[in-house]
Amino acid sequence: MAGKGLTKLQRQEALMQELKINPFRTDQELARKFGVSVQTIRLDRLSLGIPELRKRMHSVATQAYEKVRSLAESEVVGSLIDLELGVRGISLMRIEPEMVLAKTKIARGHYLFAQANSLAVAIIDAEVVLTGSARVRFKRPVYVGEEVIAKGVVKMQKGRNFLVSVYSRVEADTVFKGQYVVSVQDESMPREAMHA
Amino acid sequence: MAGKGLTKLQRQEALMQELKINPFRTDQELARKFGVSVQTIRLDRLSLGIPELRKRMHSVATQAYEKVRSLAESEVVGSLIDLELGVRGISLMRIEPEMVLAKTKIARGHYLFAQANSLAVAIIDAEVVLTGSARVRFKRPVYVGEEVIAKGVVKMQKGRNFLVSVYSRVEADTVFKGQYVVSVQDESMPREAMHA
DNA sequence: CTGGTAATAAGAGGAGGTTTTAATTAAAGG
DNA sequence: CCTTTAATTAAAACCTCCTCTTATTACCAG
Repeated sequence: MAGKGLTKLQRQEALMQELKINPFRTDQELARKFGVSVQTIRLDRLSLGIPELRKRMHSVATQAYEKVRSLAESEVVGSLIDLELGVRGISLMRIEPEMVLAKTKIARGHYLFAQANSLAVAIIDAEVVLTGSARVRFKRPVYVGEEVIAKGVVKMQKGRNFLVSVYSRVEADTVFKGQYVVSVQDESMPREAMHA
Repeated sequence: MAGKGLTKLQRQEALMQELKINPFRTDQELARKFGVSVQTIRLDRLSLGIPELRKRMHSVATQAYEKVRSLAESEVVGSLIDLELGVRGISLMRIEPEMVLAKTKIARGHYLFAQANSLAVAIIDAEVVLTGSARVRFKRPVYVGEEVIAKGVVKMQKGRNFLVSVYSRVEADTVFKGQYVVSVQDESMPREAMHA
């Protein structure tokens, strides 16, 4: 097995690391892996404040459950922090680790697109609003941890189509610009409609 | 307490329903909820083939873990089913329930955008490729369960910028068109770069 | 009354722990 | 060499949520 002949400190660090990667391990497995007794592992967990397998599973399960839920159920990407229906709106989105490319830590463009798109849709005051087309420009990369503030303004209305202009900034930098054409749908959902 | 005076069948259905909504319930809680003994709940689970709490937790935990993981780690939205580096590529994406608007079951536009965007980026043969700008058009809504096939072709190259054109279809219908300008980045990552 | 179908109960055992108390071992200091 | 200390291991009791098996009881229908 790996990692024999470690100091206590090294073992404890390795233990934390191991449980971060794979939280579903019993003390027994860990004991075997580190070549120490089960009790030692328990002492380590105790001094590191790491709960038992079942509690770890429970928290992973509920958290991940929530996360998948919220990913699934949030219709809006980013959080609306200001909204004047039919006129303008502001949305805030924090770049989380899962939004970035591993190599560069740069946010993938579609998150910025999504934030702006859902802002544009949210501003329009109707039951069903779909995106028809968009022109977007990415001005500079956005990195993990940065907060993107998107401001959207309705520029024009032609019948059931609206032109919404969105500017996204990180502090003083403009990072994204987009023009979205969105349209209000009938209740009777025609199939030749447009997109959400 | 809810649900006393139910028949066995009704109770078992209610039980399944309950565990679908909240898988983290002990037999005891369930017994109290349905006003029967713990053993009855166990018999019900047995006959319904529902595993015990710990196994339910374990499966939810690992599945959700995988899901969050894969959401985080898949750099590509959709799966590349054909790729000729620097020339063209094809990507397939199935519309899953979590991709659609609850009300209309129409896929949110940014998924189509993301599929096309990551296809465009994947076609370009370089370490780091970021999206500079895009023009997209949503031709018709896409619904849950539909499979979107995106075809991307490099139309032009000017220095380190590429114009990639992407058409997405569901069977015979064109559902999406996009023109992406993507650019290859230096290893020395200049800050005034563009977007992923 | 007598079956069959619930439902409940009772007992033993296992997995994966917790807590507490005690014993062993190894290295280190005087 | 002897003693102290830190690190480790062990042992005994108890906990929660189960499983699996073997009764016992309650009813409703034929």
